[in-house]
Amino acid sequence: MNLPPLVQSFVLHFGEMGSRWGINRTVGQIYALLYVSPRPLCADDIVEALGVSRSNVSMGLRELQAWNLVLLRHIPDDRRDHFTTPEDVWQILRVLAEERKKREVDPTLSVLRELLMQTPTSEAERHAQARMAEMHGLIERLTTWYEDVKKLETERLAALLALGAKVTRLLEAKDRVVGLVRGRKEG
Amino acid sequence: MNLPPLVQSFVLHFGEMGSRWGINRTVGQIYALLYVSPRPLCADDIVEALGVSRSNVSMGLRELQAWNLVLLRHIPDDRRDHFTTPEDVWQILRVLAEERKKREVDPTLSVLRELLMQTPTSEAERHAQARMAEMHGLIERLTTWYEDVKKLETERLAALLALGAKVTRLLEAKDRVVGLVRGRKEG
DNA sequence: CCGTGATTTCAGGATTTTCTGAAAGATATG
DNA sequence: CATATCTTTCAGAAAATCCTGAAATCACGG
Repeated sequence: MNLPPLVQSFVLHFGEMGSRWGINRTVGQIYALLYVSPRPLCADDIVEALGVSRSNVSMGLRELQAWNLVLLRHIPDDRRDHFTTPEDVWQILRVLAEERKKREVDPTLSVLRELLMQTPTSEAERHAQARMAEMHGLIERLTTWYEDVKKLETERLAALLALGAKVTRLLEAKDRVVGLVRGRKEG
Repeated sequence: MNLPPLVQSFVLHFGEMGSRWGINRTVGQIYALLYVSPRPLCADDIVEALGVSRSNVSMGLRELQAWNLVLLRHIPDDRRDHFTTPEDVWQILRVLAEERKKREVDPTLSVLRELLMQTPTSEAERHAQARMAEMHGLIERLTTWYEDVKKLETERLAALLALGAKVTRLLEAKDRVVGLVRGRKEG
Protein backbone atom coordinates (compact mmCIF):
# COMPACT_ATOMS: atom_id res chain seq x y z
CA MET A 1 0.00 0.00 0.00
CA ASN A 2 1.47 3.32 -1.05
CA LEU A 3 -0.88 6.19 -0.34
CA PRO A 4 -0.59 9.70 1.07
CA PRO A 5 -0.40 9.37 4.86
CA LEU A 6 -3.76 11.01 5.50
CA VAL A 7 -5.50 8.74 3.05
CA GLN A 8 -3.69 5.70 4.33
CA SER A 9 -4.75 6.32 7.92
CA PHE A 10 -8.34 6.74 6.82
CA VAL A 11 -8.27 3.59 4.71
CA LEU A 12 -6.65 1.52 7.43
CA HIS A 13 -9.18 2.71 9.96
CA PHE A 14 -12.06 1.67 7.76
CA GLY A 15 -10.41 -1.69 7.31
CA GLU A 16 -10.20 -2.15 11.05
CA MET A 17 -13.74 -1.00 11.70
CA GLY A 18 -15.03 -3.26 8.96
CA SER A 19 -15.65 -6.22 11.23
CA ARG A 20 -17.70 -4.09 13.63
CA TRP A 21 -19.73 -2.79 10.75
CA GLY A 22 -20.44 -6.19 9.32
CA ILE A 23 -18.14 -5.98 6.33
CA ASN A 24 -14.66 -7.37 5.93
CA ARG A 25 -11.40 -5.51 5.93
CA THR A 26 -10.96 -5.30 2.19
CA VAL A 27 -14.48 -4.06 1.66
CA GLY A 28 -13.97 -1.37 4.26
CA GLN A 29 -10.71 -0.29 2.68
CA ILE A 30 -12.11 -0.20 -0.82
CA TYR A 31 -14.97 1.94 0.33
CA ALA A 32 -12.71 4.36 2.18
CA LEU A 33 -10.40 4.66 -0.79
CA LEU A 34 -13.19 5.40 -3.20
CA TYR A 35 -14.78 7.80 -0.77
CA VAL A 36 -11.75 10.09 -0.63
CA SER A 37 -10.64 9.61 -4.20
CA PRO A 38 -11.08 12.72 -6.37
CA ARG A 39 -12.00 10.61 -9.38
CA PRO A 40 -13.49 7.20 -10.10
CA LEU A 41 -11.04 4.33 -9.84
CA CYS A 42 -10.88 1.08 -11.76
CA ALA A 43 -10.34 -2.27 -10.10
CA ASP A 44 -6.64 -2.29 -10.92
CA ASP A 45 -6.15 1.12 -9.34
CA ILE A 46 -7.60 -0.36 -6.17
CA VAL A 47 -5.41 -3.46 -6.36
CA GLU A 48 -2.44 -1.17 -6.72
CA ALA A 49 -3.46 1.14 -3.91
CA LEU A 50 -4.39 -1.51 -1.35
CA GLY A 51 -2.07 -4.32 -2.29
CA VAL A 52 -4.71 -7.05 -2.32
CA SER A 53 -5.56 -9.53 -5.01
CA ARG A 54 -7.54 -8.67 -8.05
CA SER A 55 -10.23 -11.22 -7.24
CA ASN A 56 -10.61 -9.88 -3.74
CA VAL A 57 -11.23 -6.43 -5.15
CA SER A 58 -13.74 -7.85 -7.55
CA MET A 59 -15.69 -9.50 -4.74
CA GLY A 60 -15.45 -6.42 -2.58
CA LEU A 61 -16.80 -4.19 -5.32
CA ARG A 62 -19.59 -6.62 -5.93
CA GLU A 63 -20.59 -6.47 -2.29
CA LEU A 64 -20.40 -2.70 -2.14
CA GLN A 65 -22.57 -2.47 -5.21
CA ALA A 66 -25.09 -4.77 -3.59
CA TRP A 67 -25.10 -2.31 -0.70
CA ASN A 68 -25.61 0.55 -3.17
CA LEU A 69 -22.58 2.16 -1.61
CA VAL A 70 -20.51 2.32 -4.76
CA LEU A 71 -21.59 3.21 -8.24
CA LEU A 72 -20.36 2.01 -11.58
CA ARG A 73 -19.05 4.75 -13.83
CA HIS A 74 -17.84 4.64 -17.36
CA ILE A 75 -14.91 6.73 -18.44
CA PRO A 76 -14.93 7.67 -22.14
CA ASP A 77 -12.47 5.68 -24.24
CA ASP A 78 -11.72 3.26 -21.44
CA ARG A 79 -13.15 -0.22 -21.49
CA ARG A 80 -12.57 -0.79 -17.80
CA ASP A 81 -15.30 -0.24 -15.25
CA HIS A 82 -14.68 2.58 -12.84
CA PHE A 83 -16.20 3.07 -9.42
CA THR A 84 -17.14 5.90 -7.09
CA THR A 85 -19.14 6.48 -3.97
CA PRO A 86 -22.18 8.75 -4.08
CA GLU A 87 -20.96 12.35 -3.67
CA ASP A 88 -23.52 13.53 -1.19
CA VAL A 89 -22.98 12.27 2.35
CA TRP A 90 -26.69 12.60 3.08
CA GLN A 91 -27.39 10.32 0.22
CA ILE A 92 -24.86 7.88 1.65
CA LEU A 93 -26.62 8.06 4.99
CA ARG A 94 -29.93 7.22 3.37
CA VAL A 95 -28.49 4.27 1.53
CA LEU A 96 -26.83 3.00 4.65
CA ALA A 97 -29.97 3.29 6.73
CA GLU A 98 -32.03 1.57 4.08
CA GLU A 99 -29.66 -1.31 3.63
CA ARG A 100 -29.08 -1.90 7.29
CA LYS A 101 -32.79 -1.91 7.92
CA LYS A 102 -33.27 -4.39 5.12
CA ARG A 103 -30.61 -6.72 6.47
CA GLU A 104 -30.78 -6.27 10.21
CA VAL A 105 -34.35 -5.39 11.03
CA ASP A 106 -36.78 -6.60 8.40
CA PRO A 107 -36.04 -10.31 8.80
CA THR A 108 -36.69 -10.08 12.53
CA LEU A 109 -39.84 -8.11 12.02
CA SER A 110 -41.22 -10.76 9.73
CA VAL A 111 -40.27 -13.60 12.07
CA LEU A 112 -41.96 -11.77 14.92
CA ARG A 113 -45.09 -11.27 12.90
CA GLU A 114 -45.18 -14.92 12.06
CA LEU A 115 -44.67 -16.04 15.65
CA LEU A 116 -47.35 -13.66 16.87
CA MET A 117 -49.86 -15.30 14.55
CA GLN A 118 -49.49 -18.63 16.29
CA THR A 119 -51.61 -19.74 19.20
CA PRO A 120 -49.64 -20.30 22.40
CA THR A 121 -50.15 -23.69 23.99
CA SER A 122 -48.71 -23.07 27.43
CA GLU A 123 -48.18 -20.37 29.99
CA ALA A 124 -44.52 -20.14 28.96
CA GLU A 125 -45.49 -19.57 25.35
CA ARG A 126 -48.11 -17.05 26.32
CA HIS A 127 -45.54 -15.04 28.21
CA ALA A 128 -42.96 -15.34 25.45
CA GLN A 129 -45.50 -14.14 22.93
CA ALA A 130 -46.34 -11.13 25.05
CA ARG A 131 -42.67 -10.18 25.14
CA MET A 132 -42.40 -10.66 21.39
CA ALA A 133 -45.42 -8.41 20.96
CA GLU A 134 -43.64 -5.68 22.90
CA MET A 135 -40.57 -6.01 20.74
CA HIS A 136 -42.64 -6.08 17.61
CA GLY A 137 -44.52 -2.98 18.66
CA LEU A 138 -41.35 -1.05 19.28
CA ILE A 139 -39.71 -2.07 16.03
CA GLU A 140 -42.83 -1.21 14.10
CA ARG A 141 -42.99 2.24 15.62
CA LEU A 142 -39.38 2.83 14.74
CA THR A 143 -39.73 1.64 11.19
CA THR A 144 -42.85 3.65 10.47
CA TRP A 145 -41.08 6.70 11.85
CA TYR A 146 -38.15 5.90 9.62
CA GLU A 147 -40.31 5.37 6.53
CA ASP A 148 -41.88 8.68 7.27
CA VAL A 149 -38.71 10.64 7.84
CA LYS A 150 -36.75 9.21 4.96
CA LYS A 151 -39.10 10.86 2.51
CA LEU A 152 -38.05 14.31 3.67
CA GLU A 153 -35.74 16.31 1.49
CA THR A 154 -32.28 16.73 2.87
CA GLU A 155 -32.82 20.31 3.85
CA ARG A 156 -35.83 19.52 6.00
CA LEU A 157 -34.13 16.53 7.49
CA ALA A 158 -31.17 18.68 8.45
CA ALA A 159 -33.51 21.23 10.01
CA LEU A 160 -35.16 18.51 12.02
CA LEU A 161 -31.83 17.20 13.25
CA ALA A 162 -30.69 20.68 14.19
CA LEU A 163 -33.82 21.10 16.22
CA GLY A 164 -33.15 17.96 18.19
CA ALA A 165 -35.05 17.65 21.42
CA LYS A 166 -36.31 21.19 21.09
CA VAL A 167 -39.16 19.82 19.01
CA THR A 168 -40.84 18.85 22.22
CA ARG A 169 -41.07 22.50 23.16
CA LEU A 170 -42.75 23.10 19.86
CA LEU A 171 -45.06 20.24 20.68
CA GLU A 172 -45.94 21.78 24.00
CA ALA A 173 -46.56 25.10 22.31
CA LYS A 174 -48.87 23.41 19.86
CA ASP A 175 -50.77 21.71 22.66
CA ARG A 176 -51.25 25.05 24.38
CA VAL A 177 -52.50 26.71 21.25
CA VAL A 178 -54.86 23.88 20.47
CA GLY A 179 -56.07 23.89 24.07
CA LEU A 180 -56.63 27.62 23.88
CA VAL A 181 -58.64 27.43 20.71
CA ARG A 182 -60.73 24.57 22.07
CA GLY A 183 -61.27 26.47 25.26
CA ARG A 184 -62.54 29.48 23.40
CA LYS A 185 -64.89 27.51 21.22
CA GLU A 186 -66.29 25.44 24.05
CA GLY A 187 -66.19 27.91 26.88
CA MET B 1 -32.29 -27.75 22.86
CA ASN B 2 -35.73 -28.53 24.27
CA LEU B 3 -37.92 -25.46 24.37
CA PRO B 4 -41.53 -24.63 23.55
CA PRO B 5 -41.75 -24.25 19.76
CA LEU B 6 -42.51 -20.54 19.86
CA VAL B 7 -39.55 -19.85 22.09
CA GLN B 8 -37.30 -22.10 20.09
CA SER B 9 -38.07 -20.33 16.83
CA PHE B 10 -37.35 -16.99 18.44
CA VAL B 11 -34.10 -18.19 19.96
CA LEU B 12 -32.91 -19.77 16.73
CA HIS B 13 -33.71 -16.64 14.79
CA PHE B 14 -31.65 -14.51 17.14
CA GLY B 15 -28.84 -16.98 16.79
CA GLU B 16 -28.92 -16.69 13.04
CA MET B 17 -29.15 -12.92 13.04
CA GLY B 18 -26.30 -12.69 15.51
CA SER B 19 -23.60 -12.42 12.90
CA ARG B 20 -25.40 -9.55 11.16
CA TRP B 21 -25.73 -7.76 14.46
CA GLY B 22 -22.10 -8.17 15.40
CA ILE B 23 -22.54 -10.83 18.04
CA ASN B 24 -22.09 -14.56 17.75
CA ARG B 25 -24.74 -17.22 17.63
CA THR B 26 -24.57 -18.23 21.26
CA VAL B 27 -24.74 -14.64 22.47
CA GLY B 28 -27.78 -14.04 20.30
CA GLN B 29 -29.48 -17.14 21.60
CA ILE B 30 -28.74 -16.38 25.22
CA TYR B 31 -30.18 -12.93 24.83
CA ALA B 32 -33.32 -14.18 23.13
CA LEU B 33 -33.85 -16.82 25.77
CA LEU B 34 -33.51 -14.36 28.64
CA TYR B 35 -35.68 -11.87 26.84
CA VAL B 36 -38.70 -14.16 26.71
CA SER B 37 -38.09 -15.93 29.98
CA PRO B 38 -40.66 -15.10 32.68
CA ARG B 39 -38.00 -15.25 35.40
CA PRO B 40 -34.24 -14.79 35.70
CA LEU B 41 -32.19 -17.81 34.64
CA CYS B 42 -28.89 -19.07 35.96
CA ALA B 43 -26.04 -20.16 33.73
CA ASP B 44 -26.92 -23.82 34.02
CA ASP B 45 -30.50 -23.17 32.99
CA ILE B 46 -29.11 -21.63 29.85
CA VAL B 47 -26.71 -24.51 29.23
CA GLU B 48 -29.66 -26.85 29.59
CA ALA B 49 -31.94 -24.82 27.35
CA LEU B 50 -29.50 -24.15 24.53
CA GLY B 51 -27.30 -27.22 24.68
CA VAL B 52 -23.99 -25.38 24.56
CA SER B 53 -21.02 -25.62 26.88
CA ARG B 54 -20.96 -24.03 30.26
CA SER B 55 -17.90 -21.95 29.39
CA ASN B 56 -19.50 -20.67 26.25
CA VAL B 57 -22.46 -19.47 28.28
CA SER B 58 -20.13 -17.82 30.74
CA MET B 59 -18.40 -15.88 27.97
CA GLY B 60 -21.67 -15.02 26.33
CA LEU B 61 -23.11 -13.64 29.55
CA ARG B 62 -19.96 -11.67 30.11
CA GLU B 63 -20.29 -10.08 26.68
CA LEU B 64 -23.97 -9.30 27.16
CA GLN B 65 -23.21 -7.69 30.48
CA ALA B 66 -20.53 -5.57 28.83
CA TRP B 67 -23.24 -4.47 26.41
CA ASN B 68 -25.54 -3.70 29.34
CA LEU B 69 -28.08 -5.94 27.70
CA VAL B 70 -28.39 -8.39 30.55
CA LEU B 71 -28.49 -7.74 34.23
CA LEU B 72 -27.25 -9.76 37.14
CA ARG B 73 -29.94 -10.71 39.62
CA HIS B 74 -29.73 -12.48 42.90
CA ILE B 75 -32.38 -14.92 43.94
CA PRO B 76 -32.79 -15.33 47.72
CA ASP B 77 -31.27 -18.51 49.10
CA ASP B 78 -29.52 -19.34 45.87
CA ARG B 79 -25.81 -18.83 45.49
CA ARG B 80 -25.90 -18.92 41.74
CA ASP B 81 -25.99 -15.75 39.68
CA HIS B 82 -29.17 -15.24 37.74
CA PHE B 83 -29.67 -13.11 34.68
CA THR B 84 -32.42 -11.12 33.00
CA THR B 85 -32.83 -8.55 30.29
CA PRO B 86 -34.18 -5.12 31.17
CA GLU B 87 -37.97 -5.33 31.21
CA ASP B 88 -38.74 -2.19 29.31
CA VAL B 89 -38.14 -2.43 25.59
CA TRP B 90 -37.55 1.31 25.39
CA GLN B 91 -34.80 0.94 27.89
CA ILE B 92 -33.34 -1.82 25.75
CA LEU B 93 -33.48 0.44 22.74
CA ARG B 94 -31.57 3.11 24.59
CA VAL B 95 -28.91 0.72 25.74
CA LEU B 96 -28.54 -0.66 22.25
CA ALA B 97 -28.23 2.74 20.66
CA GLU B 98 -25.70 3.85 23.23
CA GLU B 99 -23.53 0.79 22.89
CA ARG B 100 -23.59 0.70 19.13
CA LYS B 101 -22.65 4.34 18.99
CA LYS B 102 -19.79 3.73 21.38
CA ARG B 103 -18.46 0.83 19.36
CA GLU B 104 -19.30 1.71 15.79
CA VAL B 105 -19.29 5.48 15.58
CA ASP B 106 -17.15 7.07 18.26
CA PRO B 107 -13.86 5.53 17.16
CA THR B 108 -14.37 6.80 13.64
CA LEU B 109 -15.35 10.22 14.86
CA SER B 110 -12.16 10.50 16.83
CA VAL B 111 -9.98 9.28 13.95
CA LEU B 112 -11.65 11.82 11.69
CA ARG B 113 -11.04 14.60 14.15
CA GLU B 114 -7.42 13.65 14.38
CA LEU B 115 -6.93 13.49 10.63
CA LEU B 116 -8.67 16.82 10.16
CA MET B 117 -6.13 18.46 12.47
CA GLN B 118 -3.27 17.57 10.18
CA THR B 119 -2.03 19.82 7.42
CA PRO B 120 -2.43 18.32 3.96
CA THR B 121 0.74 18.24 1.90
CA SER B 122 -0.65 17.59 -1.54
CA GLU B 123 -3.70 18.16 -3.65
CA ALA B 124 -4.75 14.55 -3.07
CA GLU B 125 -4.59 15.02 0.67
CA ARG B 126 -6.42 18.29 0.47
CA HIS B 127 -9.27 16.66 -1.36
CA ALA B 128 -9.32 13.66 0.95
CA GLN B 129 -9.47 15.95 3.93
CA ALA B 130 -12.38 17.85 2.46
CA ARG B 131 -14.28 14.59 2.09
CA MET B 132 -13.42 13.59 5.61
CA ALA B 133 -14.71 16.95 6.80
CA GLU B 134 -18.04 16.25 5.12
CA MET B 135 -18.27 12.88 6.78
CA HIS B 136 -17.25 14.31 10.11
CA GLY B 137 -19.83 17.06 9.84
CA LEU B 138 -22.62 14.61 9.15
CA ILE B 139 -21.66 12.26 11.94
CA GLU B 140 -21.40 15.11 14.36
CA ARG B 141 -24.85 16.38 13.47
CA LEU B 142 -26.27 12.93 13.97
CA THR B 143 -24.58 12.39 17.29
CA THR B 144 -25.56 15.73 18.75
CA TRP B 145 -29.12 15.04 17.69
CA TYR B 146 -28.88 11.67 19.35
CA GLU B 147 -27.39 13.07 22.55
CA ASP B 148 -30.22 15.51 22.60
CA VAL B 149 -33.02 13.08 21.97
CA LYS B 150 -31.81 10.36 24.29
CA LYS B 151 -32.46 12.61 27.25
CA LEU B 152 -36.18 12.64 26.57
CA GLU B 153 -38.43 10.57 28.74
CA THR B 154 -39.94 7.62 27.02
CA GLU B 155 -43.33 9.18 26.73
CA ARG B 156 -42.04 12.23 24.89
CA LEU B 157 -39.84 10.11 22.72
CA ALA B 158 -42.81 7.98 21.75
CA ALA B 159 -44.83 11.10 20.97
CA LEU B 160 -42.04 12.34 18.76
CA LEU B 161 -41.86 9.05 16.92
CA ALA B 162 -45.59 8.99 16.44
CA LEU B 163 -45.42 12.41 14.93
CA GLY B 164 -42.85 11.33 12.37
CA ALA B 165 -42.44 13.58 9.41
CA LYS B 166 -45.45 15.60 10.49
CA VAL B 167 -43.12 17.63 12.65
CA THR B 168 -42.15 19.52 9.56
CA ARG B 169 -45.69 20.81 9.29
CA LEU B 170 -45.37 22.03 12.80
CA LEU B 171 -42.11 23.64 11.82
CA GLU B 172 -43.77 25.40 8.94
CA ALA B 173 -46.54 26.56 11.22
CA LYS B 174 -43.98 27.92 13.63
CA ASP B 175 -42.20 29.75 10.81
CA ARG B 176 -45.48 31.33 9.77
CA VAL B 177 -46.32 32.46 13.26
CA VAL B 178 -42.87 33.88 13.82
CA GLY B 179 -43.06 35.60 10.44
CA LEU B 180 -46.43 37.05 11.34
CA VAL B 181 -45.28 38.39 14.68
CA ARG B 182 -42.18 39.89 13.13
CA GLY B 183 -44.28 41.37 10.38
CA ARG B 184 -46.56 43.06 12.90
CA LYS B 185 -43.75 44.43 15.00
CA GLU B 186 -41.76 45.67 12.06
CA GLY B 187 -44.51 46.68 9.67
C1' DC C 1 -15.72 -15.82 -35.15
C1' DC C 2 -11.09 -14.85 -33.44
C1' DG C 3 -8.15 -12.45 -30.27
C1' DT C 4 -7.46 -9.33 -26.63
C1' DG C 5 -8.24 -7.42 -22.44
C1' DA C 6 -11.41 -6.95 -18.55
C1' DT C 7 -13.97 -9.33 -15.11
C1' DT C 8 -15.85 -13.08 -12.37
C1' DT C 9 -15.91 -17.57 -10.37
C1' DC C 10 -14.27 -20.97 -7.47
C1' DA C 11 -11.50 -24.49 -5.00
C1' DG C 12 -8.65 -24.64 -1.47
C1' DG C 13 -5.18 -22.46 1.72
C1' DA C 14 -4.70 -18.85 5.36
C1' DT C 15 -6.66 -16.40 8.95
C1' DT C 16 -10.01 -15.32 12.31
C1' DT C 17 -13.65 -16.43 15.26
C1' DT C 18 -16.21 -19.49 18.02
C1' DC C 19 -16.69 -23.20 21.10
C1' DT C 20 -15.27 -26.76 24.32
C1' DG C 21 -13.33 -29.33 28.31
C1' DA C 22 -10.12 -29.19 31.78
C1' DA C 23 -8.12 -26.68 35.23
C1' DA C 24 -7.83 -22.76 38.16
C1' DG C 25 -10.25 -19.21 40.77
C1' DA C 26 -13.80 -17.47 43.65
C1' DT C 27 -17.05 -17.52 47.55
C1' DA C 28 -20.21 -18.97 50.98
C1' DT C 29 -20.93 -22.32 54.70
C1' DG C 30 -20.18 -25.33 58.45
C1' DC D 1 -9.85 -23.38 57.08
C1' DA D 2 -11.74 -27.28 54.58
C1' DT D 3 -15.32 -28.26 51.61
C1' DA D 4 -18.84 -27.83 48.38
C1' DT D 5 -20.62 -25.08 44.85
C1' DC D 6 -20.44 -21.86 41.37
C1' DT D 7 -17.71 -19.11 37.92
C1' DT D 8 -14.02 -17.87 34.91
C1' DT D 9 -9.93 -18.63 32.22
C1' DC D 10 -7.52 -20.53 28.58
C1' DA D 11 -5.29 -23.64 25.18
C1' DG D 12 -6.43 -25.84 21.44
C1' DA D 13 -10.16 -28.18 18.41
C1' DA D 14 -13.85 -27.01 15.25
C1' DA D 15 -16.16 -23.93 12.35
C1' DA D 16 -16.63 -19.92 9.72
C1' DT D 17 -14.78 -16.38 7.00
C1' DC D 18 -11.53 -14.25 4.08
C1' DC D 19 -8.26 -14.16 0.45
C1' DT D 20 -5.68 -15.84 -3.48
C1' DG D 21 -4.27 -17.67 -8.03
C1' DA D 22 -5.77 -20.16 -11.80
C1' DA D 23 -9.18 -20.95 -14.91
C1' DA D 24 -13.47 -19.70 -16.96
C1' DT D 25 -16.45 -16.21 -18.76
C1' DC D 26 -17.63 -12.05 -20.92
C1' DA D 27 -17.52 -8.17 -24.26
C1' DC D 28 -15.90 -5.85 -27.81
C1' DG D 29 -13.03 -4.56 -32.07
C1' DG D 30 -11.51 -6.20 -36.04
